[in-house]
Amino acid sequence: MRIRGVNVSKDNEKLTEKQRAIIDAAIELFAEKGFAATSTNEIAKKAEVAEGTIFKHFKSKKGLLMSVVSPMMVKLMAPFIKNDINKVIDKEYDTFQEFIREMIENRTEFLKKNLPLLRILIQEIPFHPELKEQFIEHIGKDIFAKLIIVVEHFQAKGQIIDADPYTIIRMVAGSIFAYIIARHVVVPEGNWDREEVEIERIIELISNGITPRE
Amino acid sequence: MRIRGVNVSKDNEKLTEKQRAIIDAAIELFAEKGFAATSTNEIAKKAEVAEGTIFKHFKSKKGLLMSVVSPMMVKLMAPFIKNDINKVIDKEYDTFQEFIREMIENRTEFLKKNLPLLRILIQEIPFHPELKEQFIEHIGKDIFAKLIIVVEHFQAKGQIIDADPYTIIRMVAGSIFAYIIARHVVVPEGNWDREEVEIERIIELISNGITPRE
Amino acid sequence: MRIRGVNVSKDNEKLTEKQRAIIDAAIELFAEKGFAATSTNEIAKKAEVAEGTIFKHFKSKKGLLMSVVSPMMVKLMAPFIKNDINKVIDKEYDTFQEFIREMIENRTEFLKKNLPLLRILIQEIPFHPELKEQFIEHIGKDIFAKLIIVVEHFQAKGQIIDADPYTIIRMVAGSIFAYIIARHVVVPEGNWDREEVEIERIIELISNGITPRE
Amino acid sequence: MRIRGVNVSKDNEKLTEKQRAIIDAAIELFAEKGFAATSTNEIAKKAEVAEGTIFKHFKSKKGLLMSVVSPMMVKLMAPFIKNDINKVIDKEYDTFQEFIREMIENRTEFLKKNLPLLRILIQEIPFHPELKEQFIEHIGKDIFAKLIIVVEHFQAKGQIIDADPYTIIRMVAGSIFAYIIARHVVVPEGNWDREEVEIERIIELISNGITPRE
DNA sequence: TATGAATGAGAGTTCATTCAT
DNA sequence: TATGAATGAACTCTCATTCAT
Repeated sequence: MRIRGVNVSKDNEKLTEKQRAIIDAAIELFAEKGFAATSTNEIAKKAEVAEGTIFKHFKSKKGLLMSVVSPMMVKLMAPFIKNDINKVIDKEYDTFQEFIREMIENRTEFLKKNLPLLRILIQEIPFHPELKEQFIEHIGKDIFAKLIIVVEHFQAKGQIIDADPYTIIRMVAGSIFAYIIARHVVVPEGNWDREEVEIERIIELISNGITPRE
Repeated sequence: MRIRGVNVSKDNEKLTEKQRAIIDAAIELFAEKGFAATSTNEIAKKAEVAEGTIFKHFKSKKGLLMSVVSPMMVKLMAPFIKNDINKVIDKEYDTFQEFIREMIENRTEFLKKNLPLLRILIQEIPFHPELKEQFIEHIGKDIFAKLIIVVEHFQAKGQIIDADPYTIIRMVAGSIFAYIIARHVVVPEGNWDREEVEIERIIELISNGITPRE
Repeated sequence: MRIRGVNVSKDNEKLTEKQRAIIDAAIELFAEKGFAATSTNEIAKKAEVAEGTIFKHFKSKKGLLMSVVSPMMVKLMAPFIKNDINKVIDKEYDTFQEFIREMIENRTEFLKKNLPLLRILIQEIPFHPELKEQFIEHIGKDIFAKLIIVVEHFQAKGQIIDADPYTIIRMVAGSIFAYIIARHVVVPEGNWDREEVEIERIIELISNGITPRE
Repeated sequence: MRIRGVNVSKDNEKLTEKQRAIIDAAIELFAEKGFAATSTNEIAKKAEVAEGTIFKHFKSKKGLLMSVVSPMMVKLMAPFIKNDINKVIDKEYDTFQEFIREMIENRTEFLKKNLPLLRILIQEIPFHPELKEQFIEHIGKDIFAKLIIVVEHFQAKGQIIDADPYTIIRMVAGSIFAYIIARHVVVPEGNWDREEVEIERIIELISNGITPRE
C-alpha cells in the first residue's frame, strides 16, 4: 500500500468484476439518493447483475453499505500514518503552513476523487452506529493523536499560538472540512472561485488565526 | 414565540392539536432515522393519530417533510433581518468580535433547542432540490447579503483584514457550523468541553484570524 | 359457548369478512400443501384480498398459522370440560363403553368437520415449539387429568382392568387417534368400510382389551 | 447391514462419500425443519459440499427427498418378507403374543435407529403422491397381505378372536404406531416410562383385547 | 467429478396512499 | 374531521437450479 503516491486500493484488487460493478453502482446511487432511498433492485440494474448476486457477495443491503464505506475510511486515514508524521518531525516541513498546505492538497485531491463516497460517509454516519464507531476509531483516535504531535511540534517551535492543540486541530480541520462539505456536498452549484484560490485564502486565514502575534 | 421582535411561529399557531402531534412525531423520527427510513405508520403511532389523518393534513409524506423543515429555515434566518443588521450599523456592536459572539450565542441557543430539526435539514437538503432552493434562497441570498454588509462595515472600521468578505464569512460561519455539526450531529458522544468554553475558544481563534496585524 | 351442541365459535364472530376469508383460505392451503410450502400470495389470491391485508391482520405468516390453529385446540378440548366429566360421575354413562362411544362419536364428528385443521395441527406441531406447548397445555394437562378421573371412576366400578390409567387412556385414545389419522390424514384413499362400522369394531376391540376377565 | 438375513443396504454401498454426506445432512435437516423449510444451501453447508454437487447427484431437491426416503421404506418392510412369515407358520412362534413382541422389539429398535427418517416419512407422505403410492405399495399391499396370513394362522389356532383380520391388524399396528409417533415424533419431551415398560403394557392390553374369552 | 458464481423468480413483509365510513 | 381497513407496488432477501470452469 503506497501512500503519498497513488495505490491505496489493495483490497479493491480482490474484488471480482461483478463485485466491483455492484460497489460502483452502489456508490453512485447511495450518493445520489441516500442509502435508505436506494433499492437493491436499482443497484442490480445499474450494475447489470441479478439482484440475487448482490446478496451472494454482500450479505445484506447494509453489508453492502459497509463494504462501500469502510475502505474509504482506511484510505482517508492513510497519509497520516507514522512515516508521514515523521516527515514533519524530520523537518521536511519548515512551517505549519507548509504542512497544512500539503495536507490540504493531498486530501482534497483524494476527496475530490472520492466525492460520492465522502457524501455517503457523511450522510450515513448519523444513522449507523457501527459506522460512527469505525469513524471515531480511525479518524478520531489515530489521526487526532498524530496531528496533536504535529501541532505540539510547531508550538514548540513558536510557530503556533499556545492554545489547546485539540481546539487548534478542530479549527483547522473544521474550516477545511466545512469548505469541502459546503462546496462539494451541500451546495455544489454555488458560485465558487477556482479551487486553488479558495484554498489559498483559507490557508491564509487559518495561519493568520493560529500564528502568535509578537 | 418572538425572536428579536419577529413572530416566527405564526404558522405554528394555526396548527390543530393533531397536526402539532404529527409534526412533533415526524421531527423526532426523521431526526433519529432519516426521512426515507421513517414510515408514515411509525409517525402515526407516535403521534397517536390514524395513518389517514397524516394524509388529510399533509398531502404526502414529502409534504410533511416540507411542513416540518420550512418553518425552521424561516426561524433560522429571523435574527438576520434588517432590524438586526441595522443594530450593527447603528453601532450597537462596537467590535466584530462582539457581533459574532452575540450571533453565535443567539444562534447556538436556537439550534440547540431545534437540534432535531437542524439534523433533518442538513441530512435531507442534499436529496431534495426544493429544500436546497429554499435554503439557498433564505440562507444563501438573504443572510449572506446582510452579513456582507456587516463585514464591510467592520472592514471600513479597520477591524477586519482586507480579504474578500465572502471568504471571511465562509470562514467564520464555516468554523461555527463545523463545530455545531461535529458536536451535535456527527459525534454527539465525543468528549467535548463545556459549550461556552468551546465557543470562547472558537471566537478567539476566529478573531485572531481575521484581525489585521499592525 | 355451547358444548355438546354446536356453537363453539365465539371468537369467530369477532372476525371481519376479510379475516374470515383469509383464515379459510389458509386452512385449505396449509392442509393441502403444508405451511412452509404455501405462499402468502396464494392465500391472498384464494381469499380474494390483497397480500398486504394478510399482514395487516395477522402480523406474519406464522401469526396466521397460530390464528388458524389455536382456536382449533380450544374447540377440540371443549367437551371435556367439567360439566361433561360430571355427567360421567353423575352416572349419565353406565359403562365405560358407553362413554367412549359417546366421546368417539362426538369427537370424530367434530374432527371430520375440521379435518383440514386437524391435518395442519398434526403436520405442524413438530416444527413449532409454541404449538407443541399449547397442545400439551390444552390436551396434555387438562384433558388427561379429566380422563384419568373417568378411568378411575370406572375402575372403581370394576368395569376396567386395574392397569395404569395413563396407559389405558393412551391405548384407547391412541387407537382412535391412529384410526382417524390413518383414515383421514395419511391414506384417505384407502378402501375403508363405512365409518360407523369401523368405529363399532374399534370400540369392541378396545372394550375387550380393557374389560377385566372373570 | 443385514436384517433377518436380507441385505437392505445394498444401495447404500454404491454411494460415494459426498453422496453419503449429502443424504445424511438432508436426513437431519428434513427431520428437524421439514422438507419444504429446508434449503439446499443449508444441506450443502452441513454436508460440506458445493451446492452444485447436490444437483449433480440428485436431479432436484425432490429427487434428494426420494433418495432419502425410498430406501427407508424398503428397510422398514424387510423383516416381513416371506422367510419371516414362514417362521410363523413353521411354528417358530407359539403364540401371537410372542410374535408381536418379537415384531415390536425388532421394529422399534429399527425405528429408533432411524427416527429422523421416520419423521420425514410421516411428515412428507401427505404432500407427495409418489411417496404415498410407494408407501401403500410396500407397506399396504405387501405387509398387510403377509400379516393377514399370520393373523388367520393364529385365528385358526383359536388364539385370536374371530374378528376381521384387517381390523385386528389395524388395531394392533395402530396402537404400536400411535405409541411410536406419540413418543418419538409428536411429544418426545413428554414424561414417558422406560420404553420396555411401556411396550410391555401395550402388548398386554393388545393381547387382552384380541384374545377370545372362554 | 466437483465447484461456487450467477441467476431470476418468488418469498415474506412494508410501504405510502386511498376511501368508505 | 378523523378513522383504519384495504390496497398493490415495491421492498429486501432467499430459493432451487444452471453452467462455465
